[in-house]
Amino acid sequence: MSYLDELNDSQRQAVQHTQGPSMVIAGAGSGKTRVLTYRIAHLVKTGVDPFTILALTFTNKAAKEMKGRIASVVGYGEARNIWMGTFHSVFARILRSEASKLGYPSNFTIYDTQDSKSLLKSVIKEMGLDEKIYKPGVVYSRISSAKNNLISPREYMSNQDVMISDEASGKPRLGEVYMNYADRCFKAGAMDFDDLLFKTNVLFRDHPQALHAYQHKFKYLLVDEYQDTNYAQYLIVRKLAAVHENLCVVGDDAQSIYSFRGANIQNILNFKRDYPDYVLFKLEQNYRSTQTIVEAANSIISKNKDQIKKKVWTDNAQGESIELLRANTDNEEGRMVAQNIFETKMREQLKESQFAILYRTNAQSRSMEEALRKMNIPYKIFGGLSFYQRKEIKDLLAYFRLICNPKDEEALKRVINYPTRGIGQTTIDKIVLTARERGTSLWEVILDPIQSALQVNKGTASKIKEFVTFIERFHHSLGITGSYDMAYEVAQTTGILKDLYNDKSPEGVARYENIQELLNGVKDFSEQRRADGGDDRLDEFLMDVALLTDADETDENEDYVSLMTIHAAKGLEFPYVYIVGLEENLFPSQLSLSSRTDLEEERRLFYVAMTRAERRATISMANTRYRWGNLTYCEPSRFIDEIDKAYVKFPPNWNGQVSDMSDLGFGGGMEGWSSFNRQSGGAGSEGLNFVKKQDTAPVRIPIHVPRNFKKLNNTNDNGDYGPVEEVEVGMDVEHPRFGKGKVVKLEGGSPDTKATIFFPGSGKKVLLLKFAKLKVLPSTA
DNA sequence: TGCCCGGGTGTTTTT
DNA sequence: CACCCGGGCA
Repeated sequence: MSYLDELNDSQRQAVQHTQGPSMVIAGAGSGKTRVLTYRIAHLVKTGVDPFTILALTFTNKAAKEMKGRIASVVGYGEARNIWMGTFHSVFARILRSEASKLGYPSNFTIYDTQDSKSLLKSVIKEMGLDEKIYKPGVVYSRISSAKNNLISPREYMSNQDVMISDEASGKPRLGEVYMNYADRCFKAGAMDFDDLLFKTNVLFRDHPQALHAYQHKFKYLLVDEYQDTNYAQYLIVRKLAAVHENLCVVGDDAQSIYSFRGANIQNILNFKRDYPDYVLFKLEQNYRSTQTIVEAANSIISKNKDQIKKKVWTDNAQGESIELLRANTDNEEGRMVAQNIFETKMREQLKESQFAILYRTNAQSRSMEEALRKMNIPYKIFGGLSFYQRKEIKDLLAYFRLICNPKDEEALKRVINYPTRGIGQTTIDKIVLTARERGTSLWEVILDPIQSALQVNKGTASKIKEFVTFIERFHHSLGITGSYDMAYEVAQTTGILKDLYNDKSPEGVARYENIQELLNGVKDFSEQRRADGGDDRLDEFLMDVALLTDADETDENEDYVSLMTIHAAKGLEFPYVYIVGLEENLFPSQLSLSSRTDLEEERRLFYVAMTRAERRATISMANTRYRWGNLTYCEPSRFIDEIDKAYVKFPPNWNGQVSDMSDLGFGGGMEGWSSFNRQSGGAGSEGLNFVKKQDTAPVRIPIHVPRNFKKLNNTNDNGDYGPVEEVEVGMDVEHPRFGKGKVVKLEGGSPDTKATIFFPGSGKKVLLLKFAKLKVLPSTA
């Protein structure tokens, strides 16, 4: 039982108390993950069948890591059978097997936010409503929060308060939009993110025998990050745990940062009410951070009124002060941070992967990126547009989706005329209209246009027929053809592959590479499935794709500085953390200033950011910042003031608060920087000249690991065709497709550096370095 | 039907 | 500033 020796007293108690309801309040860095993993391992060790354990985590990555750690204690064979994953992925899986009870096909599509908004847009249009008033995004969040609170369209429309507030906001027909949207999703055999939780509740409410089965199946339940569960999630947990009541929830009220998506901190506070005989464990010793960081974080969070009393402490060394960097501009802020990272790295002989830059909004990544790029520091951005959201990927995936579920309306609209096959908007509108009149899916209309009385001319009709036959052919061979073979054939026969291949613009090359990457992902999946003896079907591949996120794919073999929002950093830790943009109206966000609870959530966010740091935390701000195009002046964030001064190292000119407007000049040795960065990507001559100067030095490309994806199959771990770090004019290189060639020209700033390469076999090609999988060959000279 | 251009608009945070 | 959308034109 050696693993028990690795725990402190309270951790061990939490691990060993397996029967009955319990709650673990785990301060930041207190070994929460360790408790969770050992608790599960302990269950298995003491004879509990892994199939009866359900562990709900906050990210897929957390589940994967935890599984790996459990496997090292109890072995892979046992660990793999534990039900573990995010709420969304676990219940998507359950919903698939119970789909027929809800009238859904088991291979229902999961709509991502883009799909949902696009569908909402057409619903709104078809209802003749003004898109300026019924903005899809706003409508989406309204519907989302309705679902998260388990309010069905019917209940929505019969709820007086809701109707009154919608009327007050000028959107009296929002309920109808909700109803039509839900109807269309259903007809398309699709669920959106929120449906995965909503429909699970419907399943458990309307099918007691199903609930009963799962209640008995899952004898042990664990929920991580319980403070961030919403009502729909709360109810699922409560129902599932009702029979055995072996429920262990783990969380930290001080780290509740997701109220905007319905997370309810009350869930933690109500635990006592729901399970009066629960046992409470508090983990208060922090093992992660220095004394300075822990105390500074405590001083911040103590400003919040709403909190469960606890005292996080540490035995760790005092450590370095929290340094405040103050810059004149956002770009200078980036430069100061990059410089600081560089110096620290050199001084302490560290790896890039030991650093993280955290920010409040995604938009802030830009100035950081530019600075890092200039200093040749490799970085990776998490979040933002993920791999699966790129147009070319969504297009090909839409084919896959349509083949697996032909009723998928959004997929059909996406590809019916891509690549162009002469079925234009007019025709699509007619199809949609006909489908609506007949109350069926678009697919059913085009499957039998005559029966549906679809009014199109002969030419169009035959083109539609051709398209239908094409999709049907693949649909019918789903059980026969393997996932990769089918995926490849689709990419091939639709002409997508060829189109992108022929597009030799850097963007085209990038898109081609992305498609290759997707195909390689399918190949990985296919091989994995065959090795495991499972079903190698394209619809199986598709199942979880919509639920994968950026954070799920990190590559430990690569070395880079991590850039992400604070939200995305939750649960992670880094030796050196930079929290940037500490300015009023940015952090805390201007949208939070009107209410105390919102402001307190911002403060918890700052607490989360600070407690990610192990050895040193650095904070920064800029006096001016470009915000949607124009220069704005910034005040230091109130949060700076809230850190106990004993732990902060202020800049020499720090006057306490309001920025001194007289020192806002761009001088002081910063020439070039602000003006260049401002015009980055544009045609500003000054900026371009500046880049050219850099070109004389070897261009080192930040390692941009394709998001979410494993390494390509055609690039192996030995570095063949790996992303190239340094390319110079005159170098001999090898390209996976074009073969050997010579670099003749480099242009543009990293990471968009384009290389002109002469390939004896295929002529001159202009390639984007970050995407071209080049291998540098030994010099022939 | 498809491409290009200009105007309007928008920023929290994510499964 | 950057993206999306709609209108105008080939």
